[in-house]
Amino acid sequence: MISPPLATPTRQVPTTATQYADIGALQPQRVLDWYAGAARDLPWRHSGVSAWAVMVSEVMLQQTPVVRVLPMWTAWMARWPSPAALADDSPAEAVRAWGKLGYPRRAMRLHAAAQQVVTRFAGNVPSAVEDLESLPGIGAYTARAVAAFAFSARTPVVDTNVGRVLARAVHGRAQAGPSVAAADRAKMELLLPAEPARAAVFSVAVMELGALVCTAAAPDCPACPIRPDCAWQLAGAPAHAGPRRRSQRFEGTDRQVRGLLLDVLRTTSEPVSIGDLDGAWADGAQRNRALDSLLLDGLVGQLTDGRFVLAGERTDTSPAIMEL
DNA sequence: GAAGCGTGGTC
DNA sequence: TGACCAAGCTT
Repeated sequence: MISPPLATPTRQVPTTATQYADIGALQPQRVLDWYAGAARDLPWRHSGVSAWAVMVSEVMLQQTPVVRVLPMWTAWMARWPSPAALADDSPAEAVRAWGKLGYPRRAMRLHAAAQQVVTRFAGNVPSAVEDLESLPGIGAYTARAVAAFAFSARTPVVDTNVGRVLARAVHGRAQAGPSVAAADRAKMELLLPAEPARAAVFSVAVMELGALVCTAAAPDCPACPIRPDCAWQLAGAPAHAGPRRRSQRFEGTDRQVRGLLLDVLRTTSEPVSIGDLDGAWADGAQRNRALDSLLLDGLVGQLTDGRFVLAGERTDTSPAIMEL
């Protein structure tokens, strides 16, 4: 198959063979034009949204679909419009308000991050990637996402969507390989438009392309703006060649038991006895193991009378929480 | 680098 | 229907 001659006069002139391959496959202008017409209207993308609001959205979106984040983000922004507001509340309330978003350690770390923003950065979410990465629960992706989307920093933002788009469009492979984020960031850096604000939009546009069109299971290639240049398409859309990813089971794991135990503690404002947790899971040994891990993670605290509460719960009628 | 960490939707 | 998947982080 021969790709058609390029009609766009704006194509950048590559200076090396490597750049030629990258630029040829993923032209920023085409992705930007597509994004202008296809982007979802998500509230954290609105102009004037605070860096804190962007940061909360990014943490909530870690491994969690947009449709489930939307109502939680709205509620969090109404209740805790600033890092100081969250820091002034208890970690237990953060975990409780996290509801069933999943990975509740994110709520605890977000609360800890808010406290550090207050103590280390005068209550202002920092704009430097290095400072952002120093906060609990903020890793390589989230730090760059906040820097780019809240502060218009010209920095490559690579998530699972971008990784998959690069794997297909640039490398001609069906899936992204494991642990290639650093290499993908280097590739994206070559592609970023020179103007920082435009670079940030390009990043979110590639993410959106991966989320809406270049999806994992069933990509909608006819709707793709870069289909004519996609290396995977030009190679005939070969199936994934490597080893199959280990699928993560959930039923019967400690993970499930932790979730059930936490659900009990989240639903009540009263301290809970070990007997009240018996009903959450029949296997006592596994229940105790899960409970221990929750205590170790700091998600659950134990009162001096032996009962359990969400960590950091403010219980003025109860004995002080024991330090683990 | 692999494993652990929630929850629910999809095909 | 069960395997896969969803804007990762930490150890």
